[in-house]
Amino acid sequence: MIEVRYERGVYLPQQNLWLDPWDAKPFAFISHAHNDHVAPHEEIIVSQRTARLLKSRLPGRRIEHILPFGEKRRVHGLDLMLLPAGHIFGSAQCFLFLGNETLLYTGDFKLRPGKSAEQVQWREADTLIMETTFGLSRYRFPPTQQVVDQIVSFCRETIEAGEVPVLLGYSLGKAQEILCSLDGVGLTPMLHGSVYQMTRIYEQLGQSFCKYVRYRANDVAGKVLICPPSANRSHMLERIPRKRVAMISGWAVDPNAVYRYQVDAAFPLSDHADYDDLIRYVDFVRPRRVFTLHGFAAAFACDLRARGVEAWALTEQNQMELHLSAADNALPVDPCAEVSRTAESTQGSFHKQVSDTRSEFLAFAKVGEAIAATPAKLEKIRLLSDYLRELTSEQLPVITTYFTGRAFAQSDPRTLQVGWSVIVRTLQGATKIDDAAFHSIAARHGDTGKTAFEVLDARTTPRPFTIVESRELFESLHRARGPLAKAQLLQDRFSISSAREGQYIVKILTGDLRIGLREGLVEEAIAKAFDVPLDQVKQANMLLGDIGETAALALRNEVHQAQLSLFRPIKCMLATPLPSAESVWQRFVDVGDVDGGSALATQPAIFLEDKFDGIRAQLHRSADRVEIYSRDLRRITGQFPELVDQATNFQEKLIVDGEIIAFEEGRRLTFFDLQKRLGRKSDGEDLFARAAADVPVAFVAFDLLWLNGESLLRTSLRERRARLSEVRLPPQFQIAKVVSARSAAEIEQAFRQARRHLNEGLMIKDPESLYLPGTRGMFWFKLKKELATLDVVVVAAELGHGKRNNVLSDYTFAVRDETTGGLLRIGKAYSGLTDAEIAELTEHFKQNTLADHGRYREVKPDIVLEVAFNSIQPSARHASGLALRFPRIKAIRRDKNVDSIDTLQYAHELAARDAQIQQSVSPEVA
DNA sequence: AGTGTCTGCCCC
DNA sequence: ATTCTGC
DNA sequence: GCAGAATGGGCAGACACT
Repeated sequence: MIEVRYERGVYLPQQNLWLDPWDAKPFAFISHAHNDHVAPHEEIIVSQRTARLLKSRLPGRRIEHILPFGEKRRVHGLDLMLLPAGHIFGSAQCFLFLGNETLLYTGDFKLRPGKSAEQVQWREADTLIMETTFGLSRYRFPPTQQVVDQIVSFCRETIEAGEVPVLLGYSLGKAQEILCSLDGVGLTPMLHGSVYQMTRIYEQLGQSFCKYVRYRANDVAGKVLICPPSANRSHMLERIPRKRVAMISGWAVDPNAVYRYQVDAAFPLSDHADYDDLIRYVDFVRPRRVFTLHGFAAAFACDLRARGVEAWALTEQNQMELHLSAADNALPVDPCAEVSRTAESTQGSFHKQVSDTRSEFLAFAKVGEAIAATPAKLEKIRLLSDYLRELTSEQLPVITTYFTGRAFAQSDPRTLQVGWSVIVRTLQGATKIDDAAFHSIAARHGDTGKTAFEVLDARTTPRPFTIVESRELFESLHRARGPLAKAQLLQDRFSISSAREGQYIVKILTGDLRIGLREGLVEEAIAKAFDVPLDQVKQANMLLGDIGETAALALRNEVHQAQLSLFRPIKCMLATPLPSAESVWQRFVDVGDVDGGSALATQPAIFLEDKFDGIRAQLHRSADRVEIYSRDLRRITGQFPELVDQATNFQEKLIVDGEIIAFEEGRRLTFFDLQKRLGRKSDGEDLFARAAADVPVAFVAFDLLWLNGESLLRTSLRERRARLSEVRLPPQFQIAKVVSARSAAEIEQAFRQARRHLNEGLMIKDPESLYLPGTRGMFWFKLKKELATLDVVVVAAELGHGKRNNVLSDYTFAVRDETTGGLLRIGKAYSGLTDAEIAELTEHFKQNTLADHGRYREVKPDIVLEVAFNSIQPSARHASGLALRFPRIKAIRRDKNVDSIDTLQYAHELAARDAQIQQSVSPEVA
């Protein structure tokens, strides 16, 4: 077989031929004239048009073997033929005849016909070396004409609105393709200097275009400006006040492209093959083996292997690195640009892979990266299940737990006590990075994991790290007492971790993997990996609260053995929030319910209960033991000793689901009173007395899950309720009253009643529904009270995190103090706005910044928001002395300005009213 | 001893 | 907790 | 419809600092 290597370019050692090398070489094939392919080689093979374009880009002297397309020639004893690649004008593939073997190197290529490039041609070959920039299944481009139509509409609408459309595309290739697309639609393109220059060369070589003009600053009105991406935010464009900028790039199919490129629109017109075309091309060429190059080379090779084609990645790159290197405003504006970064970071990928596998933890991190790189859930599951299958029985539970973003199992009460502060100090300590450099990196990301990656990169000397060692690290972090001791342990590890490993340690520490995969998908991956039924895996995980243990059972094919039993808490059934009684009723009326187990058609009554504002709790009782678990399956028995004490008086062994509320006959108690008890440590008798005396509680039961050895999960709510009503209750235990309703009006009435009783709202349940742990299904609904809203003005804005890293998504807002006329902060909110609105506000706040503190900026108070909330109460958190519970943005009030916002006095009135409502009525339970 | 900062599968 | 988004 | 991500306030505890 022909030997193929990669070292900043493809190299065929037996032929001593380089294919698109980055550095100057004695003898090379140059596929096309993009800048990253231009180096002062001594002797090159090129197509005629590429040779002409090269002349203008790199004038010097060299020996050129200019070959026409489709003719077999001999150069230095090598038989070869160039074929059009369809990528840009003059782009070529290189086909080699090597004894009885053939090899096809595509260079950059495209299958779809372009208007400014030769149509691609191919031949069958034994070895195919292909470019795979878009080698991920999410990169499927819409029909070209459709995209062109969108671009034309964008331009027309922009001009009609009196603004200037600006299209960004690489000056060689993309710009000319855009130009051709605008032919005959009645628009006048205006070309940026570099685009103009390239276009003139095209014309000299025989290509013709529609009428266009060269850029003139005072003549842009009514024209369509075509610029290279680097012109975005340049001086030239900033001089055009009213414009709309669109990026023209295959990357536009990424949903966040608009934010990444900081443009108004993005259209997926590409000069590369999309995923489907890459696959088709392999089918056409029928190779015995494939080498992939650039972009998602590894993922694509993997897909090909799944299709039975022998395939290997020559370069390895993933989306995360792309975003990282791109963060410093040098976004991957063009595939070519990003390819150069790839090559720099890759040196002999085969050797790299070998060294990777020596560090088990790095292998884990890489799987995480691969999962992050694809948005397709099935693909994520596939990647993870393939990996899980390779693990030993010792590694498996650890890794599956990591993939749920935890160091320890859910049911494991151990905590790490390591947060953002410790992580930051540790990263600095391990790398000796100076403050300024660190903060500039951190400010850029707003994501601790990514920050860790960049801070550690090239500042550590990595040593292999096994999975078992990683487990030991987390265990010792838990054992260490105090932030200093923890920081020391962590710092020692960071200093011998690769950047990628450090990033994943941080992700686990912060409990947030951010790879688009959570517990649900991990369960699916386990089911797939070990070929066991998904519902059994879910069931086992629900019962065990331990995904690692679940995976271990799956490996041994024993998942079915897990079952509901005392002192094994299960996740609780959740309710879907709905805005009105009418919408709730519609849900029940609309159900055409065949498989849901509902008999509403014959029994059109639904169950209503008050919704209590307390802590969801599951109580397990046997003859000699009582435990209480929180919604997160945490054991909270110690917090409520008096309930435990009373629960021994039950006659039955049982598991009940309910809510613990602060409650005393004739006293007004709220969730805040209850919360005072929550964090308290439970050691010693005096706590018992004090806690109980401070804030008395009651357990309001509303469901029965298990009774005297029998699981009731698969029986109807009606039946469970009937059984619950027969249970004799000890003091401090109550049963939530349930009533039937047959209309929206009855629901509305019950809701008002619940509010009068100081309760949070109303629960609406399907009486025939089964108990579905951990799911927010269509069987339970909740209706919560709507308080008055406040009109507030935004006074500060902050960059968000993760995918909101580049937008100002976090708003601090204020009310007016009438007595002083000043603005006083009252809260923060993000939720309620769409991405588009956030993008718009981001732009506005950037232009109206009063003081820029990096990620945080004070802004001119001119955006008025209507905010909703569940309650308002005194607090020291904000200057106003008030705080909102569950604040969310209802609307941007464009009709209002800072003079018409609500006052502090009004907010105080609302708070007083809130408190008064609660004072006037005592809560009702049964 | 008093105060401030950080943390929490915190609770909602 | 709430809300939006992509699958 | 679901799962995921990115966000809110308040509280007690633990430790570090003064």
